[in-house]
Amino acid sequence: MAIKKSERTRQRIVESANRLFYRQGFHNTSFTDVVAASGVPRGNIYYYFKTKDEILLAAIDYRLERIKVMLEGWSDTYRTPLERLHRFIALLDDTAEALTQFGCPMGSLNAELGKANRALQHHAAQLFALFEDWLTDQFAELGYAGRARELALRLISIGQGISMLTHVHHDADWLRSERRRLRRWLDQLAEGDESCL
Amino acid sequence: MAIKKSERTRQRIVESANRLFYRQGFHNTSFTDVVAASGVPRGNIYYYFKTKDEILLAAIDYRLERIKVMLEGWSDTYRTPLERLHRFIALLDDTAEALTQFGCPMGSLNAELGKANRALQHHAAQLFALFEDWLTDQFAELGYAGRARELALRLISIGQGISMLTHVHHDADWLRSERRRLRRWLDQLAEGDESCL
DNA sequence: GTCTATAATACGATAGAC
DNA sequence: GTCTATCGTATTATAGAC
Repeated sequence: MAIKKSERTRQRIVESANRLFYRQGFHNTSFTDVVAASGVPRGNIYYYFKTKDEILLAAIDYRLERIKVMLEGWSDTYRTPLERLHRFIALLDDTAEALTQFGCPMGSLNAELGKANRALQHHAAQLFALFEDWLTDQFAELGYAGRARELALRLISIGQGISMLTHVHHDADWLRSERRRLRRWLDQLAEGDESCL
Repeated sequence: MAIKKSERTRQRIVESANRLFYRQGFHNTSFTDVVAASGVPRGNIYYYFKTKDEILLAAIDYRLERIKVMLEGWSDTYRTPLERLHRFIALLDDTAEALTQFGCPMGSLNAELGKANRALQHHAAQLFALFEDWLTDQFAELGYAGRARELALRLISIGQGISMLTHVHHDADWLRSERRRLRRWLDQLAEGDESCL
């Protein structure tokens, strides 16, 4: 019972902090912001986390866990690699509004940490690794075993570029048009048309 | 003479700050950092700039000016739009090491400001606009008048994606292989092969 | 385990001598 | 126009009562 409540409090801190780190950036989010958003008093937060960096580490772990669950869910729900790859691309739609306002959660976090704290950035890079591994599996199943990772990296790279420009110009319409193009690219690839590789 | 020295001091501040903002990020760069890097005493910096935001604004203006000069130089040096577009792609090589360590200067700045200060981000978006306009001209000259801006945005988007993943993985080799791909894409486009559009 | 009060520090910004 | 000393504030972090 005591442990359960303790876990819930810790979770509230992590979720609030994670949300703020995404929307405001890590350096631009103060301890007081986390206190206000989570409703957990200052001292109590320090009971769970010694430093702000530890909160970020927990937030990254939280994201890693959620992505794992999401990808496993996709693997269970969709049978063909093509369907799964299309589900990945559909992420651009699911999160269109947030992408426009705040950019890609993975990309913006890595960009920020890459300048200030390479150790933490290295941990945040695992977020990319999860997608890369999963996409590599899908492209391999699709019949591109030899170049599966190459294609996985390319797809993520394209998604990062789209996210960046969408955020820079606050233009969700452009996001949607590029997403449509990406779907066509994938369909052509599935049909064995390698001209776009 | 007095004015000249004044201008030089101001310029030293802007250049030092700009460098730090790129390498460490804006929020992660303190006033003291700028003092140390520029060698200009604190109070003197405040003589030229009232706030830290004003320094950033000046740094963005400095970048805008440098990009303008660079693009005009390219327009003068290279006669065909294809050569000019190749020169743009070659930026990925010129700046490979910095891209790997710190990411794209335009992209990372916009990503950071987009979370903290939308007004400043809007100003930083002009950095992208310069490249977009120039690339649009080149694609139009190349014969893609109707879709020149679309192609310009796509090329920048792809470059942003490449920069992001290069930075995330600290992998300059991958950067070079993607750059080679990009060059082939451009050559095909110049030959009228629109299959990759 | 929870919460408040507060310490310690780093920051952006100012005042004023030169 | 230059530079030093310092202010006020916001920040991370701690101490200690409950």
